[in-house]
Amino acid sequence: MERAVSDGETRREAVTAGGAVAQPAWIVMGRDSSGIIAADLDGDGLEVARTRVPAGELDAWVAAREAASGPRWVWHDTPQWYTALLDGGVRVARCHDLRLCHAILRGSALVTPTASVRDAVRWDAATPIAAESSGAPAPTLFDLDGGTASAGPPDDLDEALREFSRQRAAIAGSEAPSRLRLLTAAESAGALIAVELRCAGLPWDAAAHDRILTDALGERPAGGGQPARLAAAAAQVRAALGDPAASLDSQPKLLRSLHRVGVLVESTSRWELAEQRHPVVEPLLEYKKLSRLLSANGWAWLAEWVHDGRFRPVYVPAGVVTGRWASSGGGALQLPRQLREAVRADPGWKLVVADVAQLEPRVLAAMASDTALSEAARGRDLYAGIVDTGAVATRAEAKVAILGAMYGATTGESGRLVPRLRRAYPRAMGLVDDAARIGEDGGSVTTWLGRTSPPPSGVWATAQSQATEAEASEADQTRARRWARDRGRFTRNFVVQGTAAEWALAWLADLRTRLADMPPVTTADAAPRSGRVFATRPHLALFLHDEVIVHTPAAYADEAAQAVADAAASAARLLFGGFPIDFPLEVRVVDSAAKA
DNA sequence: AGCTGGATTGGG
DNA sequence: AGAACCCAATCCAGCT
Repeated sequence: MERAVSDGETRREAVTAGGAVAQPAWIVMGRDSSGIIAADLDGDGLEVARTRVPAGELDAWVAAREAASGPRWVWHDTPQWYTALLDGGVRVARCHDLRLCHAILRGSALVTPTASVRDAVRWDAATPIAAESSGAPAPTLFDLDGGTASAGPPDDLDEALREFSRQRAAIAGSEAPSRLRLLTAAESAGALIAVELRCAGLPWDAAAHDRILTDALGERPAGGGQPARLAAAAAQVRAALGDPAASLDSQPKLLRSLHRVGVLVESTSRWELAEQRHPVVEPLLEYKKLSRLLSANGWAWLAEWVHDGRFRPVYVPAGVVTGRWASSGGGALQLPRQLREAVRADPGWKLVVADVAQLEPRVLAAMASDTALSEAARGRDLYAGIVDTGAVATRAEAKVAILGAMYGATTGESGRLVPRLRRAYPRAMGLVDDAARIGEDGGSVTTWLGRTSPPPSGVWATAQSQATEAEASEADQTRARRWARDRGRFTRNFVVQGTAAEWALAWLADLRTRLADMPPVTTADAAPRSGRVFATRPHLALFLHDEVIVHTPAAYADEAAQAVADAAASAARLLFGGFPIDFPLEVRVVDSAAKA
């Protein structure tokens, strides 16, 4: 299956024979002009063998190397390698995603300013991805026409080896190698999980979805056009407006229609309309609700995004500056609660639905080593804990005060309550206040594991420096102050949201390993629509910032639920060591993800 | 025709 | 209810 393309024959033989020489710590994947090549690296990062992978045999070759030694696979872009492998039935345990890790290391304040990783410009390109909704594997994977080859990061083997070497040097020479090692490993695990989530899909009952739509909107009209209940709401609105031809889907036109009948709102938003007393309000709010459901998650969405009983969105790890995931297509991260009823386990399978209560303030307590706040958070509702210490009077006040502290509220009830938190939890509040001050001054802040906020834009910096000049106008200074405060709120939130995203990645990665280690069920109990790799074992089906859904054979449901909780405890230890902070989960084992 | 930005509503 | 942070998707208006 293997043949050498360069020197090092003898060492290659030793490696492939699995003999006395240590198994490779890493296998770097890449291509040259004639196909796929793999380079084995030892624990010091030295290349010990180079192997050409015969065309068409990648799946079998990777499966064999994975089984033999469990290396960490190094490649330029996980979706471009792993999508096809999973489709071929091959799962890998660990990888190093050069593109994602480059982005972290290049920006991290923990990395030496002169580190060569910062100058590797070809790795700064945005991801070329966004696979189509059809579920087809990325078509650009190994075709050689090279039409858009310059768009993404390079998958040339020598480029990959050089970049990996730069990244290892950047980590080793950084202020906190262990944190960056943890972060790059977690980020790479996330890259694997994002591809796996799409491959397995979220079990989706199209008939249940159709019932939700029909109940809310009315029967779907056969020849297009509006469903009955939506049309009825529209008719009521037009009657109340006294205009049978009124346009309801154009904000400017609707606004003019409203003004004509004396509803003097400044916008057509739900909040403002709700304050008005006019017969048009109720049917209009109903119309907007139904119209939204139809256009965002109606039958067209169902036809486009749900196939063969699975919703398969495209997840984009680190798609958000803070490190949170984004999604591209399908709106995976904004499924309305109304539709959760359509998330249904396959027959003989269960869903484990779990979310972390108040993840961000818990992370803040641990980051700041604020034992008063972590004590209030211990094993229960954090907001109730804050009330018990007497800092504020009610749970509602505690919630609005904590959110205000993390988001930078200065006005309203929240702004009034934040000073009381400062007295009760000076360390935690000091951490976010410091982050805000640094941001206002144009500086950058860094998460617990080392992801650094982007520097301010040139426009921002110019506005700040101009505002200090003698001839600066009042307006210049006002604008500069506002922009400074805006950026302060951003950096204030960045450290907390970004570290929470790191905790969630660690949780997810640990959970993924626990699930993979559970024994498979027989094919008789399989869920084949989850794909070859996941048909016979518990697998992740959804990840949403602080929530996961696991799809599991019913026989393993309790074990899977336990794994979710154990993984949370493990993530807490991994990030925060012995610091006493709890991350209590709400875990439900259910057939449908609808809120109980 | 295709892009951008605003408005709105869904998610955390 | 809002405010305050991070978003995506949709539709429309206004532009090139």
